[in-house]
Amino acid sequence: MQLPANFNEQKKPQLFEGLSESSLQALLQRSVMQDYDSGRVLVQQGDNPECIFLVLDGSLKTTRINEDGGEAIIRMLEAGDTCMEAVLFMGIPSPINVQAMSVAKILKIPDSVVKKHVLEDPAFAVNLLRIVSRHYKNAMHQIEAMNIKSPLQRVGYYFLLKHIEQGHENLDFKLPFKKQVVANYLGMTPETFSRTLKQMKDIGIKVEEDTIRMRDSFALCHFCDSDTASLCSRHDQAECEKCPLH
Amino acid sequence: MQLPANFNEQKKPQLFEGLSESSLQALLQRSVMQDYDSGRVLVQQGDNPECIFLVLDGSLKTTRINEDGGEAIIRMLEAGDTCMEAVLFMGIPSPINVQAMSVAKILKIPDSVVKKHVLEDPAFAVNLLRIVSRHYKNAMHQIEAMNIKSPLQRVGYYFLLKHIEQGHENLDFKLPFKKQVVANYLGMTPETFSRTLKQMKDIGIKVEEDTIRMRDSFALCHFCDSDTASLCSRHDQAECEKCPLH
DNA sequence: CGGAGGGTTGAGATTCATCAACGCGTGTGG
DNA sequence: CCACACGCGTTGATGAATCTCAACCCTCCG
Repeated sequence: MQLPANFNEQKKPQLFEGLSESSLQALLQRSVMQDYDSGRVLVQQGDNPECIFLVLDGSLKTTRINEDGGEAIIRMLEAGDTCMEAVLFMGIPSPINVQAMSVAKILKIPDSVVKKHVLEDPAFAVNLLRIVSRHYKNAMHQIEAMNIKSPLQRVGYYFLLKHIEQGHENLDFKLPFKKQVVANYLGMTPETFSRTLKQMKDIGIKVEEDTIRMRDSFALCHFCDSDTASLCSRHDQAECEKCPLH
Repeated sequence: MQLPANFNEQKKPQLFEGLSESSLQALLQRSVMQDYDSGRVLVQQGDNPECIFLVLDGSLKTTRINEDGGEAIIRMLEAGDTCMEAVLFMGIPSPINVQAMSVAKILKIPDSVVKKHVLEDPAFAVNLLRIVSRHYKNAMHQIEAMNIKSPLQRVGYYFLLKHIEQGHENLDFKLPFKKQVVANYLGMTPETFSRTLKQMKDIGIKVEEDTIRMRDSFALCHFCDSDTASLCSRHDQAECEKCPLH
């Protein structure tokens, strides 16, 4: 298995965090790297899971599709993210599709390797637990969002997360995916998403193409909740009066 | 730790499945059993997770609550179910509330015990992975349901799951929770839920109090998907023409 | 008897999805 | 070089569907 030259320079994926060198090598030696074209389907609902996918470059989405052809986006993955770990342990055919959203370079770790390694290296098991737990947390947010939040709140909360991810100091940040995709992820139509973006101008958030510009760094505080506040670098300061932690 | 007399007669909770006797004892010796009144709040959003809860008797719900007071039910737990395992591994304050929906007998396994035991017994780690993965699967279903399914389809799918859970042969099954609670879980108001139940009569599903009576055992097949079909005892037979596996 | 909680029913308001059209940038082929 | 089609995003008009609010019935219980 030949890893890309810059592999060690990138931020280490959570999957490998804290593993001993020998443990890491044992995994990598049994893995395969593969390139996919944009739009390529890697897994379909009903397939038996064969491996974990680790995104080295590009982006994937995981979705569910119902009979009527409607598609619900579960996750959108970028470099360093993994998918199918959870499915592996469900013991059932895959409930999700995995599809490339761009050309993508993927590391595939076979099912059997993962299941064996979990029993041999507890650190690896804990990494998997953390990853699946995080997925579950995000899923809970999505459920909450669609149950009780208005479109404006949904978009605002999503923006807040992206704002924090991309550096708290910047007043600008970028949408990492096409608007259609984000709209679906947030459970609304592209039209509704577009109209919602216009509403956001009124609260000081301009949208130019795929760049979001905030008037000030508190513009998104309305949308904060206790989960997210703990990620906020200013949450212990008095600056943000709206902060739910105060 | 004194377990209830009938502990070993009940179906073993997934948490303990396949554990050696010594491993199980190590866990139980460090756990506490406790009774709670109906309505009692065990964990609030923002609390630091202190233990895993295993329901021995009664029922709990896990929820998220937003500033407006709206409540989204994430899960409803009965005997044998656990919660907070995932939260323990998120490494953040709890994103969810846990509340008793009835008088409840709960086994509490402290945070530190779980985290230590995971490193010592891989079988326990795998159990946790399976449990969290299953939660995640259910969460994905909930997301799909709210994204692309009509109320009728949501209720139908929920009924189908309960029907299978409570025995495929019976044409009757019971709602395990109050209608209000089920309605919220399915992301709709009690009113809409009530009206939807009336619609279901047209497709051969009568509702009397909290008992659901199906005209025939295929009445719910409309609502099946590939995930659920694999749980169906008849899925490889030709009986159900609507089965998505055919 | 009276009150509380759960469930149902009805009428009205709101909101979002749908459908259709358009603008714009890009790529392609004559 | 231009005509054209295509994908993406936006805008407007329309309609369907669900939430909201209100009243009501029922059972349980003090």
